[in-house]
Amino acid sequence: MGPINKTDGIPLYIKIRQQLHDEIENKILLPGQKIPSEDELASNYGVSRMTVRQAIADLIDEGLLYRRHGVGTFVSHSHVVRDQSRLTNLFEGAEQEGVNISVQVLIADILPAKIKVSHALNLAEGDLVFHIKTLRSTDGMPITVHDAYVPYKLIPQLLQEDLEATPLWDIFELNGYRVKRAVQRLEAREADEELAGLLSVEEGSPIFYKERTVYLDDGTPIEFTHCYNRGDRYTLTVVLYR
Amino acid sequence: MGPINKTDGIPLYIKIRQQLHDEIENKILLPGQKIPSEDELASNYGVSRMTVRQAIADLIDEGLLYRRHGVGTFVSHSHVVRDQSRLTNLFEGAEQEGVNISVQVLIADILPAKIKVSHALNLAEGDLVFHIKTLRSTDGMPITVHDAYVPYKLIPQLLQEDLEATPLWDIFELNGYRVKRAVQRLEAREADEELAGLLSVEEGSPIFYKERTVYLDDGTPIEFTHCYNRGDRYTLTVVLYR
DNA sequence: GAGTGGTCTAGACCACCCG
DNA sequence: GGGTGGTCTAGACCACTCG
Repeated sequence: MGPINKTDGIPLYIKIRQQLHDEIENKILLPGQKIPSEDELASNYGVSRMTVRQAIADLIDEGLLYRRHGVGTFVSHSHVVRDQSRLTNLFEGAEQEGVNISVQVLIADILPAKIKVSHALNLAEGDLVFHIKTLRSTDGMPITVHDAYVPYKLIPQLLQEDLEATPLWDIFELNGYRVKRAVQRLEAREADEELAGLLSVEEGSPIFYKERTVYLDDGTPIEFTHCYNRGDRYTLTVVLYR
Repeated sequence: MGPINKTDGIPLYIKIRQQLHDEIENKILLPGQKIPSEDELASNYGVSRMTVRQAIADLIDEGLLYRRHGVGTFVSHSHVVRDQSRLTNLFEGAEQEGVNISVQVLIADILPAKIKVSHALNLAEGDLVFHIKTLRSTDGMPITVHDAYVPYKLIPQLLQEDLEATPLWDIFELNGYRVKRAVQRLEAREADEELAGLLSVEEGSPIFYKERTVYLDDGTPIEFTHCYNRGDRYTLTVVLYR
């Protein structure tokens, strides 16, 4: 431990947070163990107590620590990895594990939004949207069909991008739009004839249907997508709180 | 606005938070609109700026506000209701909307944990667990089958409770265990013969399968459940961040 | 340069929990 | 009573954005 270098421009609470994070990761602080009190940490690091609290608050948010009033601050037992359900993971559902996914664009055009899409994207009915239909496969095995809708006015040049090589969210990012959160509605369905063909399954096979709306940090919806996933090759993990 | 009553024991930042919350709810502050600066709020309410920041931090966490460094703090456009995906909702999936759900207990016994359950609940194989299998219906229409497992040692008297009348989490709460978060794994499957019978569907019908582990705030797992939901009567909504 | 949020201090008093 | 976290103050300086 010991005082902290205060002259390198990195906020103190971030350095303290990282140090505690490392100590938990490296089992120097063990699950269930009490960490030093806020006063103690403040004096050890040579900072004020409010600064320590800011670091601790972040780690509590991450699920690594929890507090008990009048008792102390402790390391959580099972660090339910919050990253499991972060958007980066949701982004391509299954692809995080080094599985390489290929994307085939089936449709990419511009059309007036119908009622459901316009409502999801907070547009007027008839406002122009991109419709991008893709088939994603792992090792040549199709796993999912996406129908994505994006407001035309947000990225008019969208179709000039290489949609098979560049994830949609990377394109958003390049245009200054940072995705913040997504709302997903999930269902189990049966494959209809078209889906069965695209996904190489029997008609009537289980389909993991996912409908999602993606938002920027100011709450603007930027994408609405229907996802049809092969039930036998796709699972989704989410974490819910409180 | 104006200064705040500082003598009623309610923390100032909570009262400021509620006031801002109300103003957003009641459209006094409109989506996209800039709220007063932190300095301004501090002086209006007669508190320090750190106190105002605490109130604002909570509202940002809720998704009602967002900040832009050097610019200001703004009301989000679409308040993706975070409550949609809070545990209270997940708790009974569909029941939040005033739909009344009846619960029928099919099995309630104690047995040694098999490998998968013991792993999920952080127990040794063979440690005792409750197994509670229930069928839930809305208006006499079966929608879901649960196989819930709870460590025996946490609530030895669990079977003395009225499991059909009292939600499991209420029983936890009564025993001093506050549920904090859940990890869910979701799949689309087909109904096997037993499930088809219980849920009154054809064999092979789509089933929304959900496997979840529920944790207390110190990270202790308290419940592991397999849920088999009728695909045509069950949807799940979740919100993911960052 | 003016205004805003981001970080930080060095204290203070209170509420809670435990032995 | 002693230790802990919960709340709060009255300042300070910095970093960012915009006109």
